Amino acid sequence: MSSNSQNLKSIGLKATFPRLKILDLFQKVENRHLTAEDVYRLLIAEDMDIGLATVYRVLTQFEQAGLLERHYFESGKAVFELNEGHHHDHLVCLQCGRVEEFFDPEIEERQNKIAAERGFTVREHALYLYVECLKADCPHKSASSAPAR
Amino acid sequence: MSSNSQNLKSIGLKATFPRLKILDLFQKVENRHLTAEDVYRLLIAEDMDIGLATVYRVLTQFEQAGLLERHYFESGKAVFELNEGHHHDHLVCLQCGRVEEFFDPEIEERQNKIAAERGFTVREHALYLYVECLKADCPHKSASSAPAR
DNA sequence: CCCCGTGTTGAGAATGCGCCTCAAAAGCGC
DNA sequence: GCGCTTTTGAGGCGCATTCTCAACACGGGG
Repeated sequence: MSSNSQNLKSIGLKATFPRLKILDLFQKVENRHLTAEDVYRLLIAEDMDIGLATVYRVLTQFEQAGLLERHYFESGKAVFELNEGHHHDHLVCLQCGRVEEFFDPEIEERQNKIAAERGFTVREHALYLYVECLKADCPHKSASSAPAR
Repeated sequence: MSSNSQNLKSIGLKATFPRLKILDLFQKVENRHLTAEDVYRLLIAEDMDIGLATVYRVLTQFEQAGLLERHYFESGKAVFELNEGHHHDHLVCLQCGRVEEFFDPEIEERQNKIAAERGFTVREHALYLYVECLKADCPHKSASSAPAR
């Protein structure tokens, strides 16, 4: 039915029910950034019978296949997001846990320059800004997941 | 004997043997970046009788007192380093695990700007470059601790 | 369209890092 | 030195993640 079934096969994974559901979830959920626990809870909430171990296993497989990216926000649980090709960095609100994405060509360029000056090539990088909202009405919108951190 | 004894008292901590030893260790070790496990092993190797719990406790106290900084390199264990006032970011060699430090005012500035544009103030940030050595003779120098990561 | 072999799943146990508990021991003001 | 308070060491606990293993599902071949 879905092209996701083909997507999975093309990366050498059987199109099983849990895998399809997890991929679907990432494609339709509003909050792009989910922990393994989030994924588990959301699927259970859809009356699916799935184990946490499967969620972890599938997330790792998807990461290795390049479908998802895994991020380690400050201390604690890993967060996954759909890999849609365009690289970006993250900004995490310390108050409400909200995550925003940004991309700054100048920062990227400086990074490469710094590494090159020391005789290295950047293979990957992690840039996280932990911020506080200036506005008094910081939207403590209870996202699908509890505030990170 | 040491001024460290005074340092500790001035931040409201008794000058106990374990605390003095841990502080000494960070001041004299060549590899600035140590995990709790590293600290534990190094002290045991010096025939000191210390518990891992104490190491964790003291490291956390030192972090809160501003003597040490805690970093979360990619996934896994936290790494501590002496806080000597001058902020910097890190570059980690994927081959030998070596860690170098750098500071780029332009990147710092861009970060603040990006956050400000979105109505946030940067409280703290994490920037790690995971790099590969260009030179064929990448010095896989076995530092006191096993390669991070 | 069913059968079988291999890949996958779910449950619970296991791991690893870090923190907590508690009785024994060590600082330190007097 | 005395005693009160803080700290220590050992082991246990908690959380996130991974492993183990028997039961089960996918999907190619007949």
